[in-house]
Amino acid sequence: MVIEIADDFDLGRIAQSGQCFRFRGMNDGSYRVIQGQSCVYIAPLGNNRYCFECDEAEFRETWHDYFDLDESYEGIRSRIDPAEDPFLWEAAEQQKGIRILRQDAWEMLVSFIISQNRNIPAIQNSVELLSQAAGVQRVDARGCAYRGFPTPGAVASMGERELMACKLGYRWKYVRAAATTVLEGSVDLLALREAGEAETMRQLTSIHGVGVKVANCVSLFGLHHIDAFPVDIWIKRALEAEYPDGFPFDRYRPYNGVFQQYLFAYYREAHPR
DNA sequence: ACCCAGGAGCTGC
DNA sequence: GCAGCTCATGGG
Repeated sequence: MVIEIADDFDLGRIAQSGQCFRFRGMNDGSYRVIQGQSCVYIAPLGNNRYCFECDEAEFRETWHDYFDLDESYEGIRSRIDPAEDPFLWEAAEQQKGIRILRQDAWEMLVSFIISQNRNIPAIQNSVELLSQAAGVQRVDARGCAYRGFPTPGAVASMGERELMACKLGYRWKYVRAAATTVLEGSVDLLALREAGEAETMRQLTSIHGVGVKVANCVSLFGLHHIDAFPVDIWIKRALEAEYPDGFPFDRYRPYNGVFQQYLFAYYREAHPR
């Protein structure tokens, strides 16, 4: 079905933003997006129009929410004063089109445990290998097979050898610990959507292999706590270089997470490695 | 052969 | 409490 999206929406920028690991650009200019057990192809048509290859019910129930289409990112960007914060203004101006996706919390927990001390292509590879190894096979709208993201039960039942085959390295223990913790119910990810930030951090960091940074990523991308501000190596560098007196978190509450994404993408693009 | 990556746990002080 | 070390492995 064809949808018009008047607000910021750039599939290429979202795909490279480092918040999702199962976007794939197709030869025909469309994107295949897999999230949880769902898959959709999206083709930009120009003039803010997009073809979502699914019916209206699936768009309404899954993808509208996933892309956070009720939020105005243009409105959020307008909170930046170019005179007061020229660096953030430039970052947002160049990276506009990024949105904070409403992704599955369990998938984010595993994806960001896998992310530690690795670059984005390597993370994408491991997430795909894990899905191929333990996800349920399904068929997409184009008749192609894909794998949904594996459930906590499926991951918990994987052995060391199977997990290592997904190129998780030493993180394989962390991934299994997370699966066990969620399966036992010691941490209720759904309940955390309504929890405060302190309680969310306390519970997430209680999982073996989850520190402050990964917990913030789960909070931002999996629980849609959009004030969460993950500090990885790139954000650390950007803040040290551009905000010697500290980033003005109070000024940007409750949208710090959105601005973090602009900074991350902008700084990484400006300092390629 | 390097050096780095959307880090975290462990150890020793 | 905090600096320093270690952990696997792909990408550049």
